[in-house]
Formats: sequence, C-alpha cells, structure tokens
Amino acid sequence: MEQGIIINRNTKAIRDSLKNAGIQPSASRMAIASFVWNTDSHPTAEEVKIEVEKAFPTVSLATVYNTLNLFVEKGLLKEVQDSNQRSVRYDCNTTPHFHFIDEATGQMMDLDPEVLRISPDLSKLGAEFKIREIEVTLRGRKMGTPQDKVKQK
Amino acid sequence: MEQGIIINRNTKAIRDSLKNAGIQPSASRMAIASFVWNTDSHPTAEEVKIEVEKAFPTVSLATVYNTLNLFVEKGLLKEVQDSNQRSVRYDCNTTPHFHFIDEATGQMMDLDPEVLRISPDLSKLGAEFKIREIEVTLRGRKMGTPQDKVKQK
DNA sequence: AACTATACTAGAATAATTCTAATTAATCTT
DNA sequence: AAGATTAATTAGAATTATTCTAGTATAGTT
Repeated sequence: MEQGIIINRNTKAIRDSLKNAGIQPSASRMAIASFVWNTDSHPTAEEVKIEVEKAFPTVSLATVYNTLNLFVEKGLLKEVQDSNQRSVRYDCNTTPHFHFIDEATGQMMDLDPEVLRISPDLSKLGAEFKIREIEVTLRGRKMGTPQDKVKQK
Repeated sequence: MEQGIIINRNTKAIRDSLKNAGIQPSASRMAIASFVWNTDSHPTAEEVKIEVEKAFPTVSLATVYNTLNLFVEKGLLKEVQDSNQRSVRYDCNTTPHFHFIDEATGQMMDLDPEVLRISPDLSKLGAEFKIREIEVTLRGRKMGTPQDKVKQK
C-alpha cells in the first residue's frame, strides 16, 4: 500500500532517460522522477511534493512545479485533468491508453487501450480538422473498492 | 459575430425549463440562462459574467458561480475542462457529443457524435466497472481558421 | 580558484473558485 | 397588505493551485 520513493532501483535508467531528454539529472529531479515513474497514481504536484519531501526534505514546491513542467515539455510526462477539473495530475504513461475515474473516490486509473475501439469517420469530420490526439475518459464507479481512501470535498 | 443576450427570445421556454428543474427563475438566473443557452462557445464563468453584465450591470461574480453550479447540479449544464486545464467551461449541450479543441486558439467546439464510433469491449473491462459516461476530446488544429481571435497566455 | 550557466529556494503575486455575513427580494400566512 | 420566513444576491475575504521574482547555491568550465 505504501508507495514511497525507490531511490536505489533503476537509478541509472532514470538518470539516462533524463539525459536522453536533454535534462540535467540533478538530485531533486532524480527524486521527482523516481517517484512519478514508480507510481500509477496520477499524482498532483502537491502529492509529488509530499512524497519527494520524505527523501528530500528541502525540496520546494516551486521546484516540483518547475520540474514537472519541464518533464511535460520534454514529453516524459503528460498532464491530465483531475476529477474536480481544478488541478492538474501527471501521468508517466505516455503510451496510448484511456482513463477511468471513480466518481466516488476521485481516483483515476489507466485502462488498457483494448477496452474501447474508436473508429473515427474522418469524412464526417471535415478535412480542415487535423487531429493530434484523442483523449478518452470513462467515469463511473468501480465496485468492490472499499471507500476508506475516499478523499472528497 | 457579436453574441449578446437575446432577452426577448424564448424567454418563456427558458423560464419553463428552470421551473421544470425546480429552480426559481429569478431575473439574474434568467439572464444567465439566456446567455448560456444561446451560445455554443462553452464560456467560462468570467465570460458569462462579462456578457450578463451588459444586460444586468449589478450581477456579482458570486451569483454567476452560484447559478452555474446550480444549473450543473440540476443537469441543465455540463462542466467541461478548459484547454488550459485550470478553469471550468460550461456546455449547454447535454445530449451526447464530443469535443474538439483547437490547440492554437484554445477554442472548444462540439462535434457530432457521428464522427467517432466507440465500441466498448466490456468483457475486457471487468464487471466491477460501472460506466456512467464516456468523455471524448479531440485535440489538434482546425485549418483555415483565422487566428485573429487567439487568446493565449 | 574564478567565471558562467543552470538549478533551487522562499515568499510574493495571480487566477479561479468558494465562503461568509450582511442585505435584499420573494413568498407565505393570516 | 403587514409581518414573518425563506431564498437569492452582494461585496469582499478566504482558499487553492500555480506561476513569478529575485536572491542564493551548485555544477561545469577554464
């Protein structure tokens, strides 16, 4: 259940992907990267800060934002909407997939792209539309999930 | 091009839909409803205020928010994400449809549900998922749109 | 070691939204 | 129609998420 930061696992792989993307692998960037790439929880910046702080108590929220924005810019991370549509969450899964949001808990999870088949009828759309991506979010309930982790306003 | 509020058109129809939804049709609610139901621009609360103010100079931003939230609660309006993911837009089209966001202008427009066919493979999803809605947003460019209306940060 | 560029920090600023408490307007009872 | 009750509206404060600013630290280069 506890996630924590896996500082010593794959450190080299993470360092390399940062370098590959043209990002200097500073200590705080490594700590942030280690967390976001070892969770499937689609954390907010605040949540990233709370986790990273455990390993790296001096990290500032500004650095967390700077770093996450940098990762997004370099294509290592994707921004996704929070269920409340008022804050941003970060998704380290940059391969095509869909999202499911449990409306009772607010939890967002990835869905295999196999669960939906999308067939665009471009003739109906008109040639003036150049589509870069299609974002799909399913909303509903995931049954059998205990609601002990519910965090709602 | 100018939108404005069409106070005298459909006033009765609007009054009736408010009443139907159990909402007292006060003057400010009527003005807000008249605007949001006569535009396809998916306005933000701020944009609603600016328009409604023209007909109703004393309306407060708090009332705009109260009213829009009330309309959402009663199912007359839907919240949708702004392209910047930091503010909320309101969509008076409550029938099934998709959205297209022009990434150069930020403009959101409705798409006919015919342009995409979505076939969920529920067997792949698992019975514990109860889907209430599927939200689909296409992002890209709409060519041939002059960028004179671009409003970006 | 000195120089330069980059990264990081605390705290201020901004933007969107909600909250609070007071005021006004409507509706209800007689 | 007067008074009582309830609902709607307001201005402004508070809250939340995010970005900006300007100073400080760190790392990389000569």
